[in-house]
Amino acid sequence: MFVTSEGPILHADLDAFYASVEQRDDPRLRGRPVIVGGGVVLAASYEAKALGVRTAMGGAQARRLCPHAVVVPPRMSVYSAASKAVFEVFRQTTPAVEGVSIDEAFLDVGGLRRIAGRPSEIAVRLRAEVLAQVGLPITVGVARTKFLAKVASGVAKPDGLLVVPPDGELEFLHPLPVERLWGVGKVTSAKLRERGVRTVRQVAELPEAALISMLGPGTGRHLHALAHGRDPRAVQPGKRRRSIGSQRALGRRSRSPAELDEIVVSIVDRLARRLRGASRVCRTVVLRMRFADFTRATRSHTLADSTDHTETLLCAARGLLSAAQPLVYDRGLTLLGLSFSNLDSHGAVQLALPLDQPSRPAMSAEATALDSAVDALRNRFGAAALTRAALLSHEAGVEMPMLPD
DNA sequence: TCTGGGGTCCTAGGACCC
DNA sequence: TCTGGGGTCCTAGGACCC
Repeated sequence: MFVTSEGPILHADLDAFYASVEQRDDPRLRGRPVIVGGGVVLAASYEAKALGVRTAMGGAQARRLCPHAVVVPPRMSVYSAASKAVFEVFRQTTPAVEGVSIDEAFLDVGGLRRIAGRPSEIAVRLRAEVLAQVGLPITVGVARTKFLAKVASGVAKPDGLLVVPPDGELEFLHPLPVERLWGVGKVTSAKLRERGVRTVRQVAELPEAALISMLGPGTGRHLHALAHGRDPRAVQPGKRRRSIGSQRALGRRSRSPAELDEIVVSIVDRLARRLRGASRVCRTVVLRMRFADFTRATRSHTLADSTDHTETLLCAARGLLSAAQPLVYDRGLTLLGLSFSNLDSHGAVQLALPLDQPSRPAMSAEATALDSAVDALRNRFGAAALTRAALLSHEAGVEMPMLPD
């Protein structure tokens, strides 16, 4: 997928996405502080943010800061539908849309000038269309590069529009704190501040070699370029997911091997279904763990062939978990997750690919039939019932019977 | 305040190959 | 006996993002 980006680029970012969806769907929530999620804040409306509530904050602390907040449970499928509708509006604007996350995308509007007007006009229309068609506020940043467009939308939030003109880039960028640079998080920010570097201007004034010795070659070169307004990354409409994962927090209570196995079964089951739903296959299974002291560890296994078979993936996951048993019990497991990476296309999508792509793996017809049968059953009876049934049958050492067609 | 769930990319060492 | 240069793949960890 090659896109020559002439710029300008729009970065469109929905405001307090989950909370805005809740306010859209329930008029009583409008103008009030809204917190989505119970144990941990998944999203906070701007009314709640004004009182100090932040994403990922513990629920107890959030309620202390904001006792009058309305706390609502997340409705992921509604957010997902809203996201799809918003991306549809993006694609009505330009085919060159690169999704960043559920609520964020880059749009390359270079080449649209003749038919759609100036970038700022396109951005104004885009915001109006999202509001009219989906009912959600969205902020748009416009600039020559992805990075500047993203910084612009961040500065313009909420419900704003900011255009960074090509001749005003450094003027806009240099006064900002280093934390605005994409890729500067807690660790990098601390290293920079330790040396008195607080603004993007100060980063720009440092020689690249100094940044490299401070932060390593990768980050050093990256930040040096960004601080000078250089960002060659093009908008990539064809970008595909490189891994899928799922995890479960376990709390502090210690879990029996049987309980852990049940969690592994249900996660593998869900992920394998998502894999098949997306016509993808994976070759690497990664077990993710977090422990009572908040350290983490991963263990991975790469299969000889790509697959989307639940049984094959489950087998690999169980192998990883059993090899990690000493860690699990020494350090106290508090989170268990799996991710499938090394993704490949499979099925219909594969046919469109050139011949040098990895070929579709040989599939056992039996296993494929079993997985399809299970997917059908799940649609009828629900995932939880089925996972439970599979688990019981596994414990009892019997195979799940195949249903007649 | 004891901290979710979904991702991306980079680095570095070891195995293995030519 | 001492030993180059280059490449790929796998594993593990870490920083970062929303």
